[in-house]
Amino acid sequence: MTELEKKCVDAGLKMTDQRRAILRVLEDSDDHPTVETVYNRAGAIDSSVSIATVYRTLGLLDELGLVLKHDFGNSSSARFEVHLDDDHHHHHHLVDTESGDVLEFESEELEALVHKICDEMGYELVDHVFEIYGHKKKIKKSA
Amino acid sequence: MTELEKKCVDAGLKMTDQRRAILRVLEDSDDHPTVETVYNRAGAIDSSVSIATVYRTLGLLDELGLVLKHDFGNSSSARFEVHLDDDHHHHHHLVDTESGDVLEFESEELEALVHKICDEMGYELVDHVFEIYGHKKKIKKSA
DNA sequence: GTATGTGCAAAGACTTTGCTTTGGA
DNA sequence: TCCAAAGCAAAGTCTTTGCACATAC
Repeated sequence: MTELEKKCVDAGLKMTDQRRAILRVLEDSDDHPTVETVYNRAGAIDSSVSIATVYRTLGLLDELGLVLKHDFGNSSSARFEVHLDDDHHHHHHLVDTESGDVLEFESEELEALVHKICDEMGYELVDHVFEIYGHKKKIKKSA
Repeated sequence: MTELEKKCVDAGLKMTDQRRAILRVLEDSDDHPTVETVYNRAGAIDSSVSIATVYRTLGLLDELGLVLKHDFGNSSSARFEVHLDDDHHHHHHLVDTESGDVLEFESEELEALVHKICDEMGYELVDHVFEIYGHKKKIKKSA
């Protein structure tokens, strides 16, 4: 049983074939798939998985904090990634505006700055979102 | 003629009563209104404004870079703010998770950090999104 | 006068939900 | 056994669009 499966069972969820397929897809994906993509990949494992179950399962996982849900600009549909350790929470995303790829990065400096800004404004930090949009540097030919 | 109106005319847009009402609402709002809110406020000025025109006008303004469109978490609908100067581009938002209010802030440090991170990853910066979610600090009674 | 803009209602995209059947523990 | 979970299709929410009429320039 994978770690994600175990956490689901611990949370009281019944382990169905459909859920197992969806969890496996999530664990095997490092590309922040959309619901549609999870649905397609899970369908390849177990063709009985319906899109409604994918939505419902991702919703549950989100509530349990076992996945992170993102709404990157230029895309109307939500994207997901597994979120097992709280340590891993503090990463952010660079979206390649040309390929659509999503890269992850971390920055201690950034985390410190977020806390500082929030504190200075008199607020307690609940969460923060940080997304960079860019494209790969082109090599410039020298003149 | 307001600055926003002028920029629209300069861009070749015809100035209709409906657009004037919508532009005025945007100029008078500092609370990042949703489409629905802009529609309601514009309707109070000119009851002939339809929601379709609000969507179309905000879409045009967005393309022209005259408004900024945001998708804050926990809210399914987009929110807008006027964006006249590029200087004003580099502000970010703190969303009060209790009241829903949106506060703006700027940080030179943050902008520098964004550039540094992007550069180190080998990317050219196109845009970035930074949102803080938090709630007002509560005064703690001393023990 | 003519192309652009508008309202209305229908259609789209994504997501949620009611109901009946299936199946895990 | 019994309640959670699944499939299916309908409904919901936000947004876009086709079409006929209106209007700015």
